[in-house]
Amino acid sequence: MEIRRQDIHNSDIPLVCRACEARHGGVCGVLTAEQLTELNKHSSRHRLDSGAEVIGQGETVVNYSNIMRGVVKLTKVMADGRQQIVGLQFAPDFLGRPFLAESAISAEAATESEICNFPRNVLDRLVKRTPELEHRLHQQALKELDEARDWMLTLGRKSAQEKVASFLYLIATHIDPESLDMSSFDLPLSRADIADFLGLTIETVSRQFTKLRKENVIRIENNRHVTVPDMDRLMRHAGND
Amino acid sequence: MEIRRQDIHNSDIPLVCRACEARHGGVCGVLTAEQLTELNKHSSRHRLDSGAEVIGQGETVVNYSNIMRGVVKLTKVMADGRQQIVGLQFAPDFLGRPFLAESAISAEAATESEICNFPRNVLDRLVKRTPELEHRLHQQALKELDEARDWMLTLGRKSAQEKVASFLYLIATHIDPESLDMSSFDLPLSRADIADFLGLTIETVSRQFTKLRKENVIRIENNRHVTVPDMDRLMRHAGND
DNA sequence: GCCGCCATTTGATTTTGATCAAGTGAAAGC
DNA sequence: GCTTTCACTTGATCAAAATCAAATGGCGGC
Repeated sequence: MEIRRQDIHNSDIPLVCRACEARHGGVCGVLTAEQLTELNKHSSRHRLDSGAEVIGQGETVVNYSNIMRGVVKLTKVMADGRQQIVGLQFAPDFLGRPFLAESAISAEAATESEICNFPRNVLDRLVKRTPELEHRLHQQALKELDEARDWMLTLGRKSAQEKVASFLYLIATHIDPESLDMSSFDLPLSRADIADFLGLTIETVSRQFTKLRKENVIRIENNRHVTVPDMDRLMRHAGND
Repeated sequence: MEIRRQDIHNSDIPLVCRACEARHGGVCGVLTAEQLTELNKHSSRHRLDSGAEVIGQGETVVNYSNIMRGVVKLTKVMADGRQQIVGLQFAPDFLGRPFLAESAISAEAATESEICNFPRNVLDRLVKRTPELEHRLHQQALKELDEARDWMLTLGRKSAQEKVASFLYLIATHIDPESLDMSSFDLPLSRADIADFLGLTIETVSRQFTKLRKENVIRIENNRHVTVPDMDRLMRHAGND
């Protein structure tokens, strides 16, 4: 294993970056101390209330972001208001669509969140000069593509029960990558958001929750806190044998 | 506009590459004559019958490919056989998932096709040395991600009729990027494949075709040839206002 | 030309999830 | 403390698409 560059000159790294949870997992991890300092000059942290919009569908992209805390949902809306969540981003994911001036989706905090913004043109310039950074962004794009295709199978071919179980499994495995115990977690989405993620209605989502609860696949407290006694059993209900 | 490198030393480019339709649109377009020559040493062209498998879900990736002619479908299968097409690739798309040893999807020729294979390790090495090549692959990954997310909206929120109309619109706009007349084309997929793409059954797909035909949105000859008298009208039926 | 095969269409019925409509329950405001 | 609100649940009915089943129609082989 090679030693990461920023660990060699740790003291040269901006203080806010040194304390940043996204530094290693996020895109910043591949930057040198100098580059981080440069990027940091133009970046700013923001706290987002649940529901706050980061960018809207069709808007001009002026910022990219790193998610430092919380969950951000990516959504597409049809002209008549029908809505579909097309991705969920967890800290320390990168947020943004490089190389396109206009956003084809909207991004909105699903939970109370914190993000670090940097101007599009600064990062674009940095990407051109730093193949390692483009590589990191490429990796993230491919990860998102894999996830999108997994979800297409769920949307196209699974039953309502399997969809809800798949969602619970997804959250269990993504909400806290540090934690070894995935069996207990808070849902980052409301029933309405879950419905928009699964291509179902609120009522159907609710009914399937109740059904999974009655079958002892999950326990639910306060509508948001879920406990999974047997993860393999949940996976089987999700259709992932 | 800068002149492309390979056009300066056109005569140095391998003959097969010079005649290759994928050279400009595909990933090879960013390579120098020397790099093309190197890559060409290890690459091989193949003709694929409709239905021929390029790679199977779970298999080890040994080759990447360029699609030179035809349409390739990317599919995911569940343990019980339910199937979802998660992407359609048209010439001159790149085919492969960089940086992962095992394929999460299977790729199969939807029509009679022709592809150009190159060994994974040769291209991987070339990518490391050629930021411009990684940029090109990154662009393609982002394009596929945009398409996947568009399709998630279709799968999750559209009616059967809208799904079928969306499919026809997709094909009309992708099947022959050269042609200005998109109003007449052959479907590259069977009804079964269309069903797997749309998350529907064969019967429902067939009924929606009949319905669109009766409403004069499309004309159909020989099951496979489609004519669209009014593309905007088709778009409206697809829910894209 | 006729047969058999396969893809596609069409029809009848069932199932799943959507829609419409009340109810519940917890937290915020008066 | 009571009401209001909002998210969620539950129930009754409806509609869309799945399923089951049969018919059609083109095409290659004989």
